[in-house]
Amino acid sequence: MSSSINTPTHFIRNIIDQNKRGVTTRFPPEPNGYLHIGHAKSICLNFGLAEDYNGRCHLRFDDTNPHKENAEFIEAIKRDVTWLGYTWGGEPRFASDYFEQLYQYAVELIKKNKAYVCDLSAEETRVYRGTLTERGKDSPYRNRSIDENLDLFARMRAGKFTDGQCVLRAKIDMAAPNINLRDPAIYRIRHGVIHHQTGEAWCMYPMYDFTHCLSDAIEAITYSLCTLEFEDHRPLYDWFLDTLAVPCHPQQIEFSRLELQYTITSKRKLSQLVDEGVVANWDDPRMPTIAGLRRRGFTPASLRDFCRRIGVTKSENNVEMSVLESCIREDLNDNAPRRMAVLHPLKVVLTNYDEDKTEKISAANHPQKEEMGQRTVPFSRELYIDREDFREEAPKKFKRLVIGGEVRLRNAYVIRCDMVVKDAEGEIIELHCSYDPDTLGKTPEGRKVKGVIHWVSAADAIPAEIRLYDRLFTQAHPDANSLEGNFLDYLNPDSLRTLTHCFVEASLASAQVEDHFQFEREGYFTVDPDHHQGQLVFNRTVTLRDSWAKIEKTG
RNA sequence: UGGGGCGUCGCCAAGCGGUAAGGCACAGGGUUUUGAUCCCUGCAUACCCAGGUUCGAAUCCUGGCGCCCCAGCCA
Repeated sequence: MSSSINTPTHFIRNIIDQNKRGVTTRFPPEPNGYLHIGHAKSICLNFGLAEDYNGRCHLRFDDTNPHKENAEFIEAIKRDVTWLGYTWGGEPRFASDYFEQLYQYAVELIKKNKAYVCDLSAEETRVYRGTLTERGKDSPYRNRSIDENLDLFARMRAGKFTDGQCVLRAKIDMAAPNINLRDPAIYRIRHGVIHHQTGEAWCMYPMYDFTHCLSDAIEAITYSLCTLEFEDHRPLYDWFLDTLAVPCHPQQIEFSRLELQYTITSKRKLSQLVDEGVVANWDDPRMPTIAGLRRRGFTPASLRDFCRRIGVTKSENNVEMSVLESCIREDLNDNAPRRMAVLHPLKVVLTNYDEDKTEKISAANHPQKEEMGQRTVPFSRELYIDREDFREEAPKKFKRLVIGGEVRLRNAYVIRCDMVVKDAEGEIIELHCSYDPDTLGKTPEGRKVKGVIHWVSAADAIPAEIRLYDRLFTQAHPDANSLEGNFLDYLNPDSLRTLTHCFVEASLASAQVEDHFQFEREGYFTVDPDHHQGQLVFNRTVTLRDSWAKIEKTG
């Protein structure tokens, strides 16, 4: 039944294994923003469980607060779940599909003397609720008759009251130590909002606690998985289902939400980044949204692997960025074809190479996977290499190009630097080198050349824009309560560096949006949607692991 | 004694009374026309603390301590 070798077990699987009652789960996003990496954890859990246990997982929009929701988010959410590799069978569901049934359940609650219409204002309600340590006190409207409540509730629906004039409340226990049980509101009045699904059919909307458990029951969900902050709501979840005549009673199980270091996963704050223009949009490659990660160059497989690696528990899930990076590197190392691209071009002239000559050099698309084939790269007298690969004064361990030194041009010849050409300001503008014609595909005679650098032929190279991304925040926990100030104070000013004068090898002319490549020695890159003929744009997904950077840093 | 939850390596995480899996990170070494990949090796006498039960405890009991969540007519 459960777990293959690569799906580690966890406490929820253990519960399912013990229960042996089939698996129907649901992923219930509210369409008030884009899905983020934390949702990916929930998606992989819910859809993954359904897959592994031969069950079903419903995509259900929790759309009970139309004021904050819209159709654009619905489409984005469907796209992201699909992109991650999951299907929900048929049409997505909406909590709003059940509004009429929910209304009838509310009537049933009133008839059972378990709900009442309360005229207290929001502020008064707060006072009556008590505090964490002091019990609340009963609303003066708590003992209205069933008939009066039935009439009032019908008039709420009919639009006879204004926003906030009254609410329907569950009648539970104002002295309950769990605040959620102190007669929670279950319907509130909202005039004038056009609901994206139901239009103007309703002027009042059910609250989450009432809606969620009943929607689960209506859909015959067996396991209703949610995050830890809903643990306190479970007694309420169970109370509604125990009090009402429902077809089944799903089991709510809570797990800890994902915290990814150096980013945020609060929809409110992500919205703020978009609204205030801190990032370009929800799919900005710096965003931890699924759309952002996709545009950054993450693959569905890498995200699923990430969710598998981080596990599912009830303890704090405070994950280092290195885990995510490891996942995407592992996927792309296997699957991304290699290419050469020069980010900071420095011209090299091979003084002993014929001026009119161009060779077609064959280069492997993957050093370990022959089946990925070869492509040809043009080689000529004038090339570009990266400025970082040449040093006038180099530390002893530097094994790239230095004056008088030799280096291997990846896939091509060994060259020696003979002369440095500088402009009036002393800036290096080009290097004069000579190549050894006897080193194509073979090691040179009598000497060892340790360094290998990448290059592109100047005449054939295609100009490109390359966008380098770094973490969005400078603090591991930018929204931690203990940190002074606003999370916006910890924005990383270097989270995006745009390089507009890069050169990539000719074969990249045909690259398509979302294609993945390894630019050798630089990292993994993907084609940005801004990419078009005449303007190639690549996003750096992640750098290669770089032990040289460590050596240089520590000396 | 407001309620709920959590505490196993720097970060995740197995473990469910029989003597601490694994991943990431980190540190060494080997191969290499990517300082990449790959391959070895190392990395908790110790499981928040203190008592107790037991031949035996991370696992059971008792008492502490620490951290997280809850006072929306948000979800």
